[in-house]
Amino acid sequence: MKSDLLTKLNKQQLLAVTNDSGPLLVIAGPGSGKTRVIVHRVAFLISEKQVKPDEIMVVTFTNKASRELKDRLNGLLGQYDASRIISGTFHSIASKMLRINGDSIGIANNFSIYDREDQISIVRQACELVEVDTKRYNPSIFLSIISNAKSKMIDPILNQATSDSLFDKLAANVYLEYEKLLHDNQALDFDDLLLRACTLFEKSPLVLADLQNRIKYLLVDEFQDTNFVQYKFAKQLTGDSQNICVVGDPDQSIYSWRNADLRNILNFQKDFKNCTVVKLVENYRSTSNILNASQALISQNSNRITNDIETYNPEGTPIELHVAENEYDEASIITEKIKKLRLEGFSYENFAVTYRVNAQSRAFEEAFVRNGVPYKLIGALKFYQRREIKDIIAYLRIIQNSNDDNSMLRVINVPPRGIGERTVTALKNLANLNGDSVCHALLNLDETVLNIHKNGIKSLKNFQGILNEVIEESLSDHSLTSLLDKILSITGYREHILRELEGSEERWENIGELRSIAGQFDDIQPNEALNAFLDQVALVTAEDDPSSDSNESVTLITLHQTKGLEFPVVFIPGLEEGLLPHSRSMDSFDEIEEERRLFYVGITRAISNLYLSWSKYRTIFGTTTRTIRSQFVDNIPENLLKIVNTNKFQLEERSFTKTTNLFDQQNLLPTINEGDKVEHFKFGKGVVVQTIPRSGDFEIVVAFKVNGIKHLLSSVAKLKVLE
DNA sequence: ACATATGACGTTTTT
DNA sequence: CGTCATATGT
Ligand SMILES: Nc1ncnc2c1ncn2[C@@H]1O[C@H](COP(=O)(O)OP(=O)(O)OP(=O)(O)O)[C@@H](O)[C@H]1O
Repeated sequence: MKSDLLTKLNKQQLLAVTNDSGPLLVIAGPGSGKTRVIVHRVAFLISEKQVKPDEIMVVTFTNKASRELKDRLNGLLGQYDASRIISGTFHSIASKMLRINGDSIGIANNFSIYDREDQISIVRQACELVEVDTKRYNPSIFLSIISNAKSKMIDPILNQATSDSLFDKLAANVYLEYEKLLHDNQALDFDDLLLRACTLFEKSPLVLADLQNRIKYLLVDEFQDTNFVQYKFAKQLTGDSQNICVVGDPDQSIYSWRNADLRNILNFQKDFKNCTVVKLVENYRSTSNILNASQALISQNSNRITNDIETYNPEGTPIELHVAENEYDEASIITEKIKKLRLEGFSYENFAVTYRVNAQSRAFEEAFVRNGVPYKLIGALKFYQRREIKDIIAYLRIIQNSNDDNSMLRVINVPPRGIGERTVTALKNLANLNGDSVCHALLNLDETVLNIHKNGIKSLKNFQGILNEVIEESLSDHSLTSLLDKILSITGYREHILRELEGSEERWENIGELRSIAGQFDDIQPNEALNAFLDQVALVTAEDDPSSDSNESVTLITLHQTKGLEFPVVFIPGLEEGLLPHSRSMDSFDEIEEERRLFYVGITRAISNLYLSWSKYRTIFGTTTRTIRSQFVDNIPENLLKIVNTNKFQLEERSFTKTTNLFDQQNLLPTINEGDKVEHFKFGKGVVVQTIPRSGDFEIVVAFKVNGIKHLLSSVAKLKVLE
């Protein structure tokens, strides 16, 4: 066993695995065995250093990665129970801590966790309360401002005091009200889970000390995509032992839009001055063709930290670049390729089609269905955000947390039971008057105070009865499944669904699926089962989706979600300006570079075959437009690319190299000079600090008030000069 | 109160 | 193009 543990590692990996005390930073490129280091390090600590599994915490990027880690550990060390290590995403670990210890900072253990949809609904309510017109301002803008503030630990009250512009003040008010509403609903959003866990550590030194005592070793995978709060969380947990090991690759940082902050890596080296830094330099995954292409691509980025990486793997087959007429053509080219390669010995699960936006999956699904190619779609419309699932979850949440008005109001009339808008408002007002939740208001209903039609009262009484029965069932010692069944039967949800014209069968099947997932919690205490089940539901990461179970099928997946995965054959379609890089991420060099990293992550997933493609025409929002080949294709040396044009009409496409001057002509703006005050629709106001000529264009460096320094291209950025 | 029609609006990426 | 929230009719 010991041999297995240490022989399958190279010298640097060995160093990282056996360096068993003090802080450790592993920075290394793709396929260099970072994940392997984590697995073996944990195995080493357990089997050679007598560390108990439950003294080790490993933070992974997805829940699936956690499960795989445990599986691999169990394979490596038979006699220890690796499933006892503490492992999960930051969010799921924090949530568990709050359920256990949250009461010491005033968080009841039955809090609800709000997902994006719930959050939007709360933002809407907040807007209404502070009289912000949601038609003028999109609620999701506020949501991203709030999330950004939270992941930088900006307090809403402080925030309100320091904001000056009109919009900032508006946003600050919405933020404050949003917090109040979450509190009323006894709910936490994703950012709260991390934030409150940190507060818990600060406010309850005893809790923290206890955790620090128990957790002897902390490991964090994909460290390049952690945000400020997550890093703080990890730092706090580490305590004096400083046995913290973080592993990452700055070149694979692709979640800055979710507030991930690369500075964490730099700060780590400052915060842990004595940290050991290990760099891995060999790629074990890809052919040298693929690796060389990836290195050429990423070398275009500035301010890189990761060292270059090399491989002793064979050259492999050439990377192909296919030009398609439109997205359907593109899908059939790829389908044909899959069929052909399968005859050469690949099986369906060896293939992944990796794209920039979920909408791209459609053409592939259609082509695959037509050709009988089995596939699994990762992510897209997630199981748990389907309407029918969310309805049932809402019922469960009401049982879990009767203060969850948002869930209560979601299903108060689902299925329709005669409780209309007027009745709901009356009930809501009554609840407000008594400073009570809607659920309590209903359960303790005094109908004489409500001046509504008697039919309304009757409907409310009816629903009161329903709720009471469900509550009674939840208080019995029956399983979660029987609670679910009770909800389904007493509300008549099945009939409600089957009444619908479209997709009703599928909807009911989904409920069946939910029921069987709930069944997995039947052997836990019913009381805890509900919390555990709802936590899992709220914190699922894409690949836990039940629809992605099937093996022996081609994977359809966004580039973001391919992080950490590998496939023998990878297709990257849609290499067009506006798609990759995406049009919404072309406003600054930073954004373009992150898009480039995304492409880089995609390329480096491939083990042996890589197929790139783009379509000359693509239909977006129903309109078909001529496209331009992605600038990133030009970053890959020609000698590594085999250009394949299967088209019947073979026109000279070669003239479309480089970003064409589509914008340049009309946009020769009144020249922007250093010192000018400018406004950008996204980054806000700022001052031009530098202008640098760039082949017929200008790079403009702007110091934005809120967003800091950005490098913009004058032809692309919509800069307004302010007087 | 509820079902259907209409129009605005939007898509990166997700814990 | 499709979804969703709001407006309209029954
Ligand atoms: N020392 C080694 N000898 C042989 N194969 C190795 C070694 N280390 C890792 N590998 C293999 O290389 C591949 C990539 O390893 P791993 O997933 O750990 O890399 P990674 O650095 O986490 O990659 P990425 O950052 O791209 O997700 C895996 O298939 C792994 O089994």
